[in-house]
Amino acid sequence: MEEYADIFRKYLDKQGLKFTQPRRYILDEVFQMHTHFNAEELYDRIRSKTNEISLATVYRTIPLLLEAGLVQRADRSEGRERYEHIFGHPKHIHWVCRNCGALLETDLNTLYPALAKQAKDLKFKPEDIELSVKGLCWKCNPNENENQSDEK
Amino acid sequence: MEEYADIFRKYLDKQGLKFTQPRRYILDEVFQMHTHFNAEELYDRIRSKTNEISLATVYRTIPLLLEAGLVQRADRSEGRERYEHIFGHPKHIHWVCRNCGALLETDLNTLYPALAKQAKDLKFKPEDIELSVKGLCWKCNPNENENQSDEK
DNA sequence: TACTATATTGAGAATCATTTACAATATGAT
DNA sequence: ATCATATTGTAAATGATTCTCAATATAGTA
Repeated sequence: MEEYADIFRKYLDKQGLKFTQPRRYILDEVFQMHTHFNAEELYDRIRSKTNEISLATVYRTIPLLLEAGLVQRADRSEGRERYEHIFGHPKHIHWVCRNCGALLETDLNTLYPALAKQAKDLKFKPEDIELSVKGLCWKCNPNENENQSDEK
Repeated sequence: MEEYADIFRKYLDKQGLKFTQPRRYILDEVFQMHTHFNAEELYDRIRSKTNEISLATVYRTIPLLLEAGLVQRADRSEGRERYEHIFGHPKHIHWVCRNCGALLETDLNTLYPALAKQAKDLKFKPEDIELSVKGLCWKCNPNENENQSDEK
């Protein structure tokens, strides 16, 4: 069985909640997608496979997946919150180009040591890290030309 | 004159926009606040000083301040977007306790080297960094007791 | 397996932050 | 001072997200 289902089931149990059919559909779809998604996209994709789902339930389930640590908020796009699954998908840094919208992802690991030290100093127990860098990707960056027409 | 006003004015000029009275009020208030704020809080604070402002204008001006690099999105709280001014306020890491809501801030500097290296590899020109860590602060962390009643 | 207490669901209505339309006004350049 | 254009306030519109409620599904227990 999928490990993520196991995690979700355990989370639900602990909260006295039930692992229902709609929640299964949502969970599976979330882990079949490897892109960012918003509530309605998720709903549409499930809807194309079955009728046993409603948008309200999708909205109700997302917070559970967040709490269970299976999904994280990715960003906000066109007025909608977007998410991505986490499990089996190590934390990464988002690099977003403000010009062409390109989205790159890199590993967060090299930053852990420095972060861990700060966490220790603060006596803070980290559970979730969100790091995004906005700027210009190599295509949109007037390369090496530091001092002119750097128009917005 | 305040440097931030200068920056805003230049930004507006470049875009063919005007530095109006309401925009001045908004700009000044943003830099008088040293906490996170949402659109309505900002509006209320300005409103307590003058009537020459409307909520719509606040909403219309925030994107300009973001574009001008004077303000950055901080987080989303109670269904509202929250922002903070940037200028003269070095980038920092947000540590948010998921239990009591405490918000700590630390310096981002120690992470720069690792980030800069990745940026170089990607040929990405960073302009804006947003790093937030969610977890438990020392008050809410059942210290050193890893395996019991870790109730939500 | 049937029963039961309780959590969950779908549908649609309700919320409420954010945007927008539009007529009146302010701004900056000439 | 004049002008072309950007901006504003007001009120209405939009649209994502949440909530209400009656009907249903779930998991534990007998």
